[in-house]
Amino acid sequence: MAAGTAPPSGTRDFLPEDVRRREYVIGIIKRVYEGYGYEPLETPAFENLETLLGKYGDEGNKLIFKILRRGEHEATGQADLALRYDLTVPLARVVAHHQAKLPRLFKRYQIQPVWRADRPAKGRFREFYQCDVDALGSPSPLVEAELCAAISDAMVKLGFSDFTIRLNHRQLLTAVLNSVGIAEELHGSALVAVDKLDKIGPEGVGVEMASRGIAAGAAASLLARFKQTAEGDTTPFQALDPHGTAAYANLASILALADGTSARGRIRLDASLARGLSYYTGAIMEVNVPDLAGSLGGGGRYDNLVGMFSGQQIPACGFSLGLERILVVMTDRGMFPPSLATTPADVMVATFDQSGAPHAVRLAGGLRAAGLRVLVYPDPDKIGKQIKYADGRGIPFVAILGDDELKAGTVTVKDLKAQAQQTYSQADAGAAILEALKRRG
RNA sequence: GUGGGUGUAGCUCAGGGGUAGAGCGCCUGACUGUGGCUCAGGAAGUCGCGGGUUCGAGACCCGUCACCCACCCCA
Repeated sequence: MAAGTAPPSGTRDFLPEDVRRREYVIGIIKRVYEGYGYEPLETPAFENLETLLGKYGDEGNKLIFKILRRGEHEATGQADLALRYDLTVPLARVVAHHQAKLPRLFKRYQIQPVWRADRPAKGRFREFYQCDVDALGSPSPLVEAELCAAISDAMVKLGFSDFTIRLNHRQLLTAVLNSVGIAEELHGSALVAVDKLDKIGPEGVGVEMASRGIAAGAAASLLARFKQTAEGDTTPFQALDPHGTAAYANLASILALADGTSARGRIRLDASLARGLSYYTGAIMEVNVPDLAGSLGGGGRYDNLVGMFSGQQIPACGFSLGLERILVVMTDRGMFPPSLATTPADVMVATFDQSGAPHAVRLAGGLRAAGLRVLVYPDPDKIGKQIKYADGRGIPFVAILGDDELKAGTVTVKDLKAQAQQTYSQADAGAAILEALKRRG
């Protein structure tokens, strides 16, 4: 066994069947996004390191794939470039840079790979695709509502019926933490613990908070508030500081607007949702399905990010679906349509010896012109072996060009499934095969 | 980063100190212009890598690497 043929850990080769599945999912998502007026954008695989540093939080900084300086500076081991870590920060850079060329309200989608120096696990890779949608230039809660609607549409079109979109707000979270007396510098720690509420339960979160130095009293009253909200009681959100009150009102607007969209009934206010990225400033969202521990995607509002590049604040909000997370669940559940298990060609042209090759190539051209996908078998193998190859690939028809056919200007078309064959003039074969394919459906 | 599991033929895996195995796939033939079924034959492995124990190591011991699972964190 030759060593080292596997791709690097956390990356994958996509074989034809994989690519078809990926393109199927991407196609659905893209059409949904375009239905909301989002426009396509692509950005480079790598960015200047400074562009990315300091945008994702401490954890994120560590996971950035850095590219060493080249040339005479190589020996220093220093990095000046980095593979992009997400699609949001590059978007903010693009908007800051091309501001004059872009519309005041810029709605864009972007489906490209990103890289993280993470440890691979199920549904987690070091190279993976994100399917982002973002709207820049508007602070309106309508933006959040439509993002949730677009995500819901995409999920439904992919065949999901059991997803939920969790919704929370960074400033609401801050206000709640303040209200129970957790010091500002412990907010980050508290959020990490709170984020695990649905995973490890209130007792687990209590233990975790204690280990992070949060007073037992504050932890208890925080948990009590989350318990109330989980039961649908919104009183914990009433007596908050002005920021908290505004944040709660903002979420209420989003929910009200989303109620008139396909996201109706899918959104759940969840005060324990935290999310890792540090650039979020307002509403935060996450899509989940019950049978996957992590999320299928997430997003939120980041009104300060563009300003970090241009100095001019532009309100922005977006959502990102993780392509491989979706693929993992869809594969586990067998959600792909059977039509994806397709064949590379409708017909294969077989010949008996090298002298038949020019005729085979010419016949194939004619068949393609008739609208068929045609594979020409290139080697003068025994006819049985050629047919076996076609059958193994699921190619339904074999066009046989032997001495007899060449002499008569005909071609014998074998229908592998029907185990029948018929001879046509070379001019009529294409139409006959098309007809047979159509009959079959 | 922590804990556990697994590395043997292209693939899935058996073998737990004494000649390297099976199924599937692949190749050849029976069938010299016709696939699936059947039969006969064939190719294919430094048993992840390095060391150790032993007369003898896929097997036992130590180390190491890779992959998988669960944590951590995330899409």
